[in-house]
Amino acid sequence: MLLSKSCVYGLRASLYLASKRGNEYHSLKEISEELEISFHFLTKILQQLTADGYVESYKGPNGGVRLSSNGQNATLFDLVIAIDGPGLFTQCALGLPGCGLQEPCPLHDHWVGARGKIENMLKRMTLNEIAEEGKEKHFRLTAEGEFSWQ
Amino acid sequence: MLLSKSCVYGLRASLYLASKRGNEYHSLKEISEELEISFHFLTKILQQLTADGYVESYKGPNGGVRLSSNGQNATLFDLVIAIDGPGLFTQCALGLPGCGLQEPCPLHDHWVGARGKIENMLKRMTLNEIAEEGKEKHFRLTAEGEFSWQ
DNA sequence: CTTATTTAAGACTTCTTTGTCTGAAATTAC
DNA sequence: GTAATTTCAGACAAAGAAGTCTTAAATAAG
Ligand code: FES
Ligand code: FES
Repeated sequence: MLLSKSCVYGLRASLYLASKRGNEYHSLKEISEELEISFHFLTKILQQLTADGYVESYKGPNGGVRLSSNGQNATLFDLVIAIDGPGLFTQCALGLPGCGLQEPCPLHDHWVGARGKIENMLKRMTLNEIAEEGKEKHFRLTAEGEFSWQ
Repeated sequence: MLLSKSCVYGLRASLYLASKRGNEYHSLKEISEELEISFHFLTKILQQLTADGYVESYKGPNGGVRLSSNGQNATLFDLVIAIDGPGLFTQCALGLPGCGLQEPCPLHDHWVGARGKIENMLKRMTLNEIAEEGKEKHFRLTAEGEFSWQ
């Protein structure tokens, strides 16, 4: 798979938070139920994003998580780097070391192009901007699309 | 990672075979040493390609494996499908079910483009054609590039 | 202060991928 | 035939990813 499951869950949860107006906290229970993601697993992923400063958390009743201003202006690329690391954007398609530094493998020129396209796709908009777009276009964040950008 | 390790090993071994003139058999020991891939692991991968008709094998002294005519005219795409399955070319970037059938996720339009670019990269040449190209351009198939297309 | 709610932290289990090992079957050379 | 070489088949082990569970810490409400 292109992205790990942790990463996909992290992106979807971040987009969920971006879709919510105001800056209230949303509980992990709510998010995990809405997006149908294992509660404890999601907890660990969002803890990572909190550590990286994309998400702010608050404990106690009515607590939860929300995007920091950093998070609102982050791109999906930033989140992928935070969760999966930079490998996807630097590594050789054939797994050889030193892509771009040593002699190219047979796929190099083409893979650099495709890889760049993926990078652009993830870099082109901030979470806030994607959320705006989502309100117009009714993008799907869940299997059955029961989630709405309101 | 884009492709599994099994898949990458399978592609590299197939390109190795394509680089060899004539239709002699090459032993798995030779291939695994040249390409620095675990012998037993490579064995299993090539057994799969044999079962799928891309590779022919012969037992006994001076035995080994070689590309079938199907294999020589196969593309890397064919081999990826055989080893990793079609998931990379059909699945949603956010892991949602029914990509292309249900409402699109926020990445869909862009992912379809990038995915197509990857597909084209893998489909554009047969193993034989890549081997020809490799002889001109000295592509790398190993970490240090000690392999030569001769 | 007590209780309920919520995130934080980390141990633990399960599943998949990756890699290793052993023995059987086919083939060749002597 | 016997021994050596090679693929075939499948059990097994190690490592990583994915998912579960328990306890602790912070906060709010009564
Ligand atoms: S060397 Fe293989 S993709 Fe760059
Ligand atoms: S629905 Fe997500 S990429 Fe197609």
